[in-house]
Amino acid sequence: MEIKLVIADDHSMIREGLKQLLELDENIKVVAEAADGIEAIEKLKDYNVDVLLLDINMPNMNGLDTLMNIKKNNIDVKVLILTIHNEVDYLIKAVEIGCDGYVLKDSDSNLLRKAIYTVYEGEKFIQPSLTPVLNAGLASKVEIDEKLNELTRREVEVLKLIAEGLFNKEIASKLDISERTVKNHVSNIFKKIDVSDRTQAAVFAIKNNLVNL
Amino acid sequence: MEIKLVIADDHSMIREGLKQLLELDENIKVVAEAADGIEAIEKLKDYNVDVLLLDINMPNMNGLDTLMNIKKNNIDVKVLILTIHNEVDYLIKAVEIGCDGYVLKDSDSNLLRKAIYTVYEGEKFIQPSLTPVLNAGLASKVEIDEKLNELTRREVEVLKLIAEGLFNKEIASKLDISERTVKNHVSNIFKKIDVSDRTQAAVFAIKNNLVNL
DNA sequence: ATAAAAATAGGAAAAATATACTATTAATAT
DNA sequence: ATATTAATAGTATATTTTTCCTATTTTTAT
Repeated sequence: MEIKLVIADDHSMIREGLKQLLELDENIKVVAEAADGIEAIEKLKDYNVDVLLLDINMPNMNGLDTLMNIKKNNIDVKVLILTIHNEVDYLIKAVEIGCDGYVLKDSDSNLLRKAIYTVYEGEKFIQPSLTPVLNAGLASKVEIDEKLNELTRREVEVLKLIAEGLFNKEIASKLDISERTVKNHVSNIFKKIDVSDRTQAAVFAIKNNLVNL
Repeated sequence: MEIKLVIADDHSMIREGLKQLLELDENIKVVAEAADGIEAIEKLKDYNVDVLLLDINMPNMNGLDTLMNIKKNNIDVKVLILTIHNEVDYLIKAVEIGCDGYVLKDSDSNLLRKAIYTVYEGEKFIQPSLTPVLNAGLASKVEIDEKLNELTRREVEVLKLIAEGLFNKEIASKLDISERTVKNHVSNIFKKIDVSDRTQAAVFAIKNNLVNL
């Protein structure tokens, strides 16, 4: 048995380290490396790859977009997400898109090897410590998503400007609409995301990455 | 020549990978590993260590606190920070405390080896791509620090509550003081941190980690 | 083409915020 | 001890925000 692996991670040091580490296992062969998602997909075309070890944070094309691309184009490869992010959001997204495995860099190399073997054999492997998080997280995640989805495009626009600390008057002039309209939007936003003033709204916006600090 | 190294990083996979990678160089010997700062300091006592490869994000005792501890106790070891954080804040703090080197995990293994050799020989090594950032960052950093230092203890308390979305009335009752007093604090805060309303103040507080989201 | 949703705008009133002062009492520092 | 800073509380006023309405026009979807 030889498992052909591609490692996609923008940190070359981590790529090299992982390669050294994994090739201690004689069944695993790292056939290529990639520093971003675009490179990763190229490598998948060039080689007959069994498992793609995919980091999430990468330039040009991140891991989740890469995964989506792979699924969309029906590329035949098992995708094992390997990331530092223990935030639920990423895990949920990755599972929704259809990754075969999800392992934290945090865990030891035995777990990683086990994950590689498991997905190679066609089964799913989610980091055991994360499965409860996955379930628990889904609830609140869905709740927030529902709130965000209720917001119209314009309302999101206004919310972002609130989070930048603009007055209603300033928002009005920026969007070239009446202050009355802004006030309406603001009130509607508050109701939809269930807050009682603009400061809480700003915090909500920041928390949910509507604005980059 | 043999450089005795300790690797401190909470991700065992990264520790193992780095060890495999660095020991390809016959001059480098990894004598111990540590999963947090406390372990790292123990290892420094147990072995005669030349260079400590120190990650920043670790449980129990993080890298910067560890570095501070090492300096305070005059432990004779070169400290090379190896982290993913390319945020200026960490770099500045690490340099201020007195690290010998600062390298991103992002960079390739040759740079890391060069850094290890350099600090081993008693010179400083800052990731070249970061030196302009270090200089540029210092200015705005100092500015923000000055603002934060102007704030009194009570004002910081009030600012945090603002960032949690509380009304003045709520802050007053929470701190058991008059609403008038809160208003005074609020106005003074605005002047000191140079914002014109509470939403901007909340954003400032979040940006500077006064509150955890 | 037509119904539904989104964006626009306004009236009116209550609530909260923000600014500019003065002033007294604690706490801290030299 | 004593000067300074921090924390407290107040008066007064202007501004902004927030809520509860109605209503028209524009977009979007079926």
